[in-house]
Amino acid sequence: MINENKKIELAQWLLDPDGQKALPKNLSLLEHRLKEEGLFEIYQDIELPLAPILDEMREIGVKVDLGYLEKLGKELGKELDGLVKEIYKLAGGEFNINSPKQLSGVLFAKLEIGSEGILKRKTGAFATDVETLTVLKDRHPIIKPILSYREIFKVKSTYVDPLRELADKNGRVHTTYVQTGTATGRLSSRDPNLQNIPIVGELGKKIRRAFAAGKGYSLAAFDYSQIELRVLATVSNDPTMIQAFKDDLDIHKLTASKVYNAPLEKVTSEMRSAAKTLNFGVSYGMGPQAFAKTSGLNVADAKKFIDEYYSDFAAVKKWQQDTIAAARKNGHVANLNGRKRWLPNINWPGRRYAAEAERAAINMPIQGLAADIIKIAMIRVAATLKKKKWSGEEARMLLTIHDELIFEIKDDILKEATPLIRSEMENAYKLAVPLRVDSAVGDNWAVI
DNA sequence: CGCATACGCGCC
DNA sequence: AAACGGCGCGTTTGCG
Repeated sequence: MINENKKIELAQWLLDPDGQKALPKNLSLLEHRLKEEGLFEIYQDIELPLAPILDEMREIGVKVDLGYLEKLGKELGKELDGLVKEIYKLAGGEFNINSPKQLSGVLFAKLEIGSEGILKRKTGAFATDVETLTVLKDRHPIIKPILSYREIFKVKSTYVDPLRELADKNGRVHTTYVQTGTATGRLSSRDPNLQNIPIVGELGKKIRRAFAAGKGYSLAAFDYSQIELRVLATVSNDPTMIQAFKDDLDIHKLTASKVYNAPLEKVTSEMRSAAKTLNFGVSYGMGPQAFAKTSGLNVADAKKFIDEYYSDFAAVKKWQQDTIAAARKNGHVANLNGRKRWLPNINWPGRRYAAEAERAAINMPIQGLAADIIKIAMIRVAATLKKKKWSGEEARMLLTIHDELIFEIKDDILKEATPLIRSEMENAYKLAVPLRVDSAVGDNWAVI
């Protein structure tokens, strides 16, 4: 079921998720070290039981509609052909649009589009990323077709073509979940990565539409609502945030009301949106610069809002400061389960690497506990499916995407299975606030 | 030719 | 120059 080498790999990863240290290769030595570090429980109760579940998910795979993908690929190919012709015409010649270096040359040297204020890359070429190109949109007619080309080429080359390539003869795709690939405790997914399938816009929908339930089955998605903020509320013990989740309030709206000093009923959608970015960014250690960029505020105002946020949620501020202080002292941080991340740069003499390590220090306990929670949920759900004798046939766990689980469930048990899965997820871990799971059912991934 | 790097970008 | 945490991957480019 799980061999010794796999156990060794898991133990070494738990002891050193960033791969910085020389570690024993002997399992009993490693297990002894796990006990010394307080890591044996997550090894025994989370990582070991999870491994065979991930293997089974790979074996089952997720069905993709190959006929549909072929048609979509052809459509996108035609659109690309048209865009390439248009771009060459506007550029006055052919070049490799996929080469940022060549593109930079065409835009800023050949076409002489003004480059004042445009960032330079370390190679000396001007940046050509979406953000830069968007600024240039009104300066030259070539920009819009380039942006369209970029978007479509990305989707075709990263998703449509590889999914067709990697599907088996039954049209199922078998991603590998990597259990030892991250520094925080999250899983990653590769060959193909099914944790970064597009979701935004029409094109996102078109890709997700390709992931379909088998005949007689439906896809069911279950996602944790704001799991990271609930973890933050718990670890920081912030009374305002805890009460908000206990009362099932709209947390972004509440934050907006606090930082704008406005009553709840006066919160506009713009205010809520800025507050959402703030809530989101705080667990990453976002500064005024980054907040200004993503919110459209100027840096001074952005700083005011961040300061206001921290005075409204003072316990969050304190927890972050305490966590950084502890990291400096110990050289590592740990989440509530004892999962650790070592931060060798936390005491770096300059700010360059120290600041980076500080942000990692305040994020890992959040991201890493959320990761533990969904792993525990997967173990519980797998046990429930087994007990109901549904595993492998009636109900299959297919995908895990950080705060979301996706299943393929036979239609005749859907009504019974859905509340069971939700309940296992919501009761997987006891936080200071309830865990909430939203769910949706459909024929394909675009509609759930 | 394979491999590493730079750049860019998809997701949570 | 960058300035926000965690990933995987496609293409280009330069190097051995």
